[in-house]
Amino acid sequence: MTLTDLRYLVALARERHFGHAAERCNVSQPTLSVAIKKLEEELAVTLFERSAADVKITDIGARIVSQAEKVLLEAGQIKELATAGRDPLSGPLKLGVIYTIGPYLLPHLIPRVHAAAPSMPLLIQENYTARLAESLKRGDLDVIVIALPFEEPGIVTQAVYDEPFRVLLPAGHPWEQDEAIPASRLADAPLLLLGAGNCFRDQVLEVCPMCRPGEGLQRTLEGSSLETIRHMVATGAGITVLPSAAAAPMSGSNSLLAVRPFEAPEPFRRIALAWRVTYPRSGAIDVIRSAILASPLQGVKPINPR
Amino acid sequence: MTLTDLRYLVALARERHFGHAAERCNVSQPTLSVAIKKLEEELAVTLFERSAADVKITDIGARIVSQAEKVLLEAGQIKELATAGRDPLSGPLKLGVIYTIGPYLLPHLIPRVHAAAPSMPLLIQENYTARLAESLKRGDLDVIVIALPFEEPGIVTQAVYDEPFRVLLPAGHPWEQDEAIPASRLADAPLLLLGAGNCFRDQVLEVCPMCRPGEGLQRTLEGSSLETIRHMVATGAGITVLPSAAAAPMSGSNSLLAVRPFEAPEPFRRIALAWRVTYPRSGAIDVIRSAILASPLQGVKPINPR
DNA sequence: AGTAGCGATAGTGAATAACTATACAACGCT
DNA sequence: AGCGTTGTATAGTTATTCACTATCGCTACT
Repeated sequence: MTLTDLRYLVALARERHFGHAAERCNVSQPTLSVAIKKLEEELAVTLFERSAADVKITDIGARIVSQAEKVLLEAGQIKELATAGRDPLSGPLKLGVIYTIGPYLLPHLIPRVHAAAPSMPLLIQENYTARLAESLKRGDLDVIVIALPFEEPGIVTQAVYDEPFRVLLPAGHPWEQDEAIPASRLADAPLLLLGAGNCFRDQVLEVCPMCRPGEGLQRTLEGSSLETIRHMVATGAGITVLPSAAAAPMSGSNSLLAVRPFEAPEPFRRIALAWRVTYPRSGAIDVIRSAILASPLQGVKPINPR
Repeated sequence: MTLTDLRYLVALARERHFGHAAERCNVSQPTLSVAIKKLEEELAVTLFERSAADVKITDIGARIVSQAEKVLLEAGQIKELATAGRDPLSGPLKLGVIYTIGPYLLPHLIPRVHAAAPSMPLLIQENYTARLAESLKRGDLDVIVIALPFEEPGIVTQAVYDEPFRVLLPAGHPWEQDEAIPASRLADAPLLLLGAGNCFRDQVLEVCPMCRPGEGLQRTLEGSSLETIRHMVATGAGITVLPSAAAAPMSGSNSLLAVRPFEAPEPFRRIALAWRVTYPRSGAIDVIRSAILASPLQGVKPINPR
């Protein structure tokens, strides 16, 4: 049993297809096939049920795979430790960011991280909070940028900044006359919302408990992005609530849209970094944090580390 | 980096002596020496400070060693899991049973399986043959108890017993005078039948090709059970045909009902186990088969395996 | 200076892990 | 029903890796 064997095992469990798993491991299909067979013989258990239709993992196989993942994760930590021992700012950093932050943060973040730590390339993934948390725990990601609250065993978080919410209106909307909008007024508005899975959607619904998507004029845009919603607001399809960094136009000014703050107390979300407690490259995390705070994100309020 | 390398690393950290560490690993000193050097090159860190006097572990080396110990510990768990899982009679077995067998078989089967394989809990589902077949192929079930014929690609069957059909009459019915009932006599009887989807319904209709449900006095009871039909017969709503195990009263004798066999050749159904050809826990299947045959099912005739 | 102890290096042989080619099994399609 | 497609297993070959023996070089102690 070698670490390579375990990598093959995990790949096959994920892909449920010898050919695809082999490709993912950059080896030929027979290589992986033989390795799995060897493992099964060594352990004297059947790990997979092979049939023409598909590859099914056995009950005991599943338990062994999850243990193998643990081994590989711990083994990966050895490399991390070595890298950290050398220089925490050398070697790639796998960064995850939620969808509602990525497009506004990353264009600023990437050059700043590169300037501060030129030998630390960023491998970036955008996804939902739940998916990022999964990848973080599996070791597929090193650090993630998410919105609080976020509680996971074995994961530590550090708040970075607070980001107020804004109301986005089409130009000429009657509310444009007002300096600030009370949250309660959203109840009857034709509110455009992101699909389920986006944490920001839930946060908006918390601001406005009367807003029930799909019951009034509110509409849910499954699989959509804040940018799409911006465009829909511009065409008069409704109004929306955005985090302040997303409310500022991406490039140039957009005379079709108007942004208004909420009346105090302004609703906001708290954005944080999260990583495994065991993650050794704390210096790398500090660089990310500094780079985020140095990024010009409209309206956000930095939080000092404890 | 292999698990062997890590074993060498840990041994050296414990012994602080290449020769002794090598001996403990049952390899030569050069082998271990080269392996450590290779590891250091791969990780690009100095793990040990070698001096003539002794071998000192570096700061980063100590952290890596403790991580390596964790990896080896987790890897050892894989073997433990394999040993624990080698027994086909350990771990839950997902068993499916058709509706017209479950209530009569399971009360006998469950304690017998538990006695024969105490660490193999049964997860039981009752359903129609078609649904069971689906689940079996998907892997949601491991073994199913069904009536033959049953042909599915990738599925093997093994006949367990034959079960004759019986006629169930209300007490005092004129046929009660007869020793046995000819099948042809059912054509004009007010026959109560299970709903479509139940294989037993189709088998009864095969016995009596003249019986067309819903056309004569025959009545189909959608979504019903054999027990419901028993009660209806008892109240004089009609007569029915039951598999012999279901014809025997569930508990106590029921003086409102009479059971009569068919005239030879007695119609019967053949009950079988079915599982995926690839299913590895054949020992578990043997236990199920034995437990079924050890169950006191009225009137059934065991079939020896080929 | 000589010698004992210890780790590193060189060179060789065996084990193994990778590849390509191909066999074999099961389905689906015409 | 036959044939092509898809997917895994096997055979045979090659390259790499791992472990061995022999030996060198360094340091410290006598």
